[in-house]
Amino acid sequence: MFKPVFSRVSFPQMEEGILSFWKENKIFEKSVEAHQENQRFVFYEGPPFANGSPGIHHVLARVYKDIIVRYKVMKGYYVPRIAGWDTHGLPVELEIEKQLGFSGKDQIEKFGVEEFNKRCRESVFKYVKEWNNLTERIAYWVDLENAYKTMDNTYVESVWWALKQIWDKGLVYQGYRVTPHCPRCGTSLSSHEVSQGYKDDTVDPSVYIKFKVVDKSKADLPSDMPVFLLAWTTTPWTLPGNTALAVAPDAEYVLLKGDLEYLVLAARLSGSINLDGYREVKKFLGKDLVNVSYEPLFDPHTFAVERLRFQSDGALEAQKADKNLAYPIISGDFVTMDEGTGIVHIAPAFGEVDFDAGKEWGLDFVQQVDLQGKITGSYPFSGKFVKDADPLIMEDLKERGLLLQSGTVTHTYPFCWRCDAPLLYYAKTTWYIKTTAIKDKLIAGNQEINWYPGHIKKGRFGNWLENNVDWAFARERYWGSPLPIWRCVKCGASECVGSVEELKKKPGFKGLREPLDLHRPYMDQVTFSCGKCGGAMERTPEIMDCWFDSGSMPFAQLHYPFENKTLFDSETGQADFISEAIDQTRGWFYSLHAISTLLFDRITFKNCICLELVLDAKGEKMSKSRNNVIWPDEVIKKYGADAVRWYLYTASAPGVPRQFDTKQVDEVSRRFLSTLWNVYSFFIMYANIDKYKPAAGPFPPPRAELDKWVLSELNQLIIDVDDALADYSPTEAGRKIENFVDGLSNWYVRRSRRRFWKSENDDDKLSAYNTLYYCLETLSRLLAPFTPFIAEELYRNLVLSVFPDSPESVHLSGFPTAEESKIDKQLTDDNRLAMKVCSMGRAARSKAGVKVRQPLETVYVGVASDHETRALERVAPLVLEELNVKELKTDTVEKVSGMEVANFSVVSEGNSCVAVSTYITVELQAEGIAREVVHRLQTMRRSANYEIADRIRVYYEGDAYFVQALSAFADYIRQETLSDVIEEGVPDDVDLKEEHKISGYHLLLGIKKAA
RNA sequence: GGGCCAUUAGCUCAGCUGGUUAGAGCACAGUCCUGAUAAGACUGGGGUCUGUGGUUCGAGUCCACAAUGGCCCA
Repeated sequence: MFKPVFSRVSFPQMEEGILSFWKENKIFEKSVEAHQENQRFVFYEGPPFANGSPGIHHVLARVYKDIIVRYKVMKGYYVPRIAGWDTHGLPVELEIEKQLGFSGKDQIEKFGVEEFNKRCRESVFKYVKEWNNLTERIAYWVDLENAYKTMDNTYVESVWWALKQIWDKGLVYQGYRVTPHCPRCGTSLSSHEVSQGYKDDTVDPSVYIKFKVVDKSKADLPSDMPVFLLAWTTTPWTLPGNTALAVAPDAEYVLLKGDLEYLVLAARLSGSINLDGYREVKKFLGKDLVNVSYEPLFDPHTFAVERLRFQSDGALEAQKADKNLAYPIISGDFVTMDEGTGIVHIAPAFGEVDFDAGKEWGLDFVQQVDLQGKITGSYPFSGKFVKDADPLIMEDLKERGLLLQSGTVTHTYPFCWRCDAPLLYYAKTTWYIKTTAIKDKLIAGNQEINWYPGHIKKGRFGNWLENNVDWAFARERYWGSPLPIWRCVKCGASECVGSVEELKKKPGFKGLREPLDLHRPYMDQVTFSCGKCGGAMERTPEIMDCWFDSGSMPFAQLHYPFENKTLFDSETGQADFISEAIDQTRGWFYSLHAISTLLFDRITFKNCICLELVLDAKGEKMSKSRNNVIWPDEVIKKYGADAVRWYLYTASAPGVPRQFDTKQVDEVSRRFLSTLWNVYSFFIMYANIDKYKPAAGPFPPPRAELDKWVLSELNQLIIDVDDALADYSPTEAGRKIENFVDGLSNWYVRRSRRRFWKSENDDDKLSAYNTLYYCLETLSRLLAPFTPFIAEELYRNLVLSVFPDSPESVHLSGFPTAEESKIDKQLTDDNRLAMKVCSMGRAARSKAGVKVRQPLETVYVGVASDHETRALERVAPLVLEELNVKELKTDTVEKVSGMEVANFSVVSEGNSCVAVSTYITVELQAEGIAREVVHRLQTMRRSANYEIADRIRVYYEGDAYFVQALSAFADYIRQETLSDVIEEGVPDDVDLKEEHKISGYHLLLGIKKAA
């Protein structure tokens, strides 16, 4: 006996039961251990942050990881997988700052880094329980108990080791970098934060400034009056930092003559500025102006500001005062003719483009603004906040006749998302990894990675690698892996430390506290003696970019190379598979790839499913402020995890942005899961009635064409699903299964119903049971990676009730293997033809207004070849039953389509044609009545709540219309309705009595359960 | 400003390397079938395959440009 199953089922409730079964019997653990001796399939889990509730996009990532991994397990691979948590980084700090009401770093320092970090450490697992619950609930199988955490000492030590390797290769250096800087918070912001704070309607000054040329001879400029270069800016406060002007080398520039002076600007832009009183005297190209020099607006030496200059190695060196200080015109491909004057003001201290130009051209570097955004030095506007200095600077220039025009402009400008201060692009010194040195290797490695979808390789990721810049891996923050770099306060020498052991062995080492905590502030207190001069070595205050942490995950989770050396070196050094969303191209995907290439000169993941974002049903980004966030819990509670999983796999491809719509989950549940469940409960119901028990060995080959057909389809399905999953395409695989289940339910079962229902236990019935059993059992294993719950439910009932020695879980069984000999393409085509004939035949009946319950004499099918005739002969029984006709005849398409005239209803479609006879003989009518009565009786059985196998007694009274039919088809009616007797006259003690009207005639029916 | 992706029925999506008359599900309307079905079948309405050019005997599919939307970068 199978466990009885009801056609109505609560999937969420069923799933809860399966969950506890898995837990109690440690099925996940067993599924991993079972293949310990087999080949490994290496999977890396990208660590998420657990300091917020998991969203639906996390579910997306987790189920895509899960399906591939489960599939590989069923294919026999050994796939241990361990969860991980990202624990460091600015988001954590911001959370704590918010709690404490802080708005800047000085408050943290005052509060104490020790306590601050303690709070960070506590907060990172605030939502870990929620994450674990969800992970388990959606059946993402991963070892949560032994999850790695990027803040563990072992993890941090491995990160140190990694950096030391890179340091030893000479690829770590300190340099300037322009970063978006918040003057009020006193810190750099990440690009993610910057993008949160753009304002489209920012009003800024728009000023045209004149720069006086000093060596006119170079570009053959007139000497009768002064010549000025006209530049435009929206940030007057950067003008004291100006050290060059840039022109587009191939653009045309004009020399304009006024009453007292000449002006130079781009020809194309001369019309957009009010230049009354000036006329053009000369044209030349931008490149002709290069190296012409001009007077600084503000000589830094005059205002007590340091003037530095870029050296060939990128370093900055202080310059002495120069009475004849002049700055050059340079050329730059970044100069556009879209706005301004075609002459761009360059201040290398305040812009990335400017900074790069400074480096390239060896320009001067003047930074007259401090980290609080205040002007330094002894300018008339010193001490002012930059924005407040703007009008004063403009006034100053106006007085000196250097301001041609001023107004305002509305444009997009970034502000601090936290405190709303305008961000300043500000050059600061920071640590770099010279990834540009391995750029070619990064690009070459990318060629070996299989991306899904494929366009990521050349697109997002490829482009990102092509534009590679050195990795600024340090942050001036608190909660993160401290940089293991110590610097001598005396001679400035730096040393990178690769392990705790190494640190302890340093001469004069002191300050390490026990118990060990490799975080700030403890690490800041560790000092040792300089290897060069014996001076005190102090740790450089920065911490690591948390992307360096997560990118170190392949080895750091193992505390490599201090532990697990052989394991990593020989087995887990490269992942066969990873999957995350597309935002990780610059995040985790890159940091994994870069670190592996730097350390091991190889790729670190071979296959990657790159997911797109999850939007709401309207295509808008989910956010708390829009109030359109879908919380996974709610959907799962209603529809179950399988429905959500199936929806995520099959609704659209993973690489396409998806609009998550709960209504679609509902549809998936009804269309796919319910259909499957109904086939299953149908099977169980009849199998239990007939005491069907599948044989242990292989089933005898079926004789029925329908059985052969469904087995052919099933075996083809196994191949298709196997291929698709091997190719990392769950969507394709899932859609194939959907098609199969639809055919199984609406063709195979629909057409086989009678075979299960009939009372004799013959070979045909057994064959139907065997076939359907085999289909369901195979489906349970095919579906196991997709919908692990329903697959388990089916498997445990279908297999374990009969074969208790089988693996106790579908997830411990193997992936089905196809028997290719069972695949018969001809049969597929023949059945497709049968379905088409049925479909057209039903249309023909419908057209003539004859319901299917009324038997008809003949169906004519127009055929184009003998081949089709033979095919139809093969499937004729199916067609006859489905269309409820007595015989099937074939003729030419032409003949059939011309039959409309004589008692036929004809339907044509393209080259096909089907006709059904509409003439109803007395015999046919009687049979139709009998079938109608059977239908009514069946419905009554159901209303009376009889068991499906209950035997009954039938009583009737009615018009003479029925008498003949009921007596002629009495056997048929008894058989169909499990009636022992059919008697005229309805007694009072029946269980149910109903008055029926059939074709206008009255019939009273009564039923009673047989004793 | 650069890059990537998308655009097919009211909605969600198929349509692989060009090849009859562009499909499915949902939704809507009517009819039918059903002792597995919360399902299903048939019919109907609903499409300038975002647009414009081009290649070709033939383009939803290939190419170019453009528009719109999304994402990433600047």
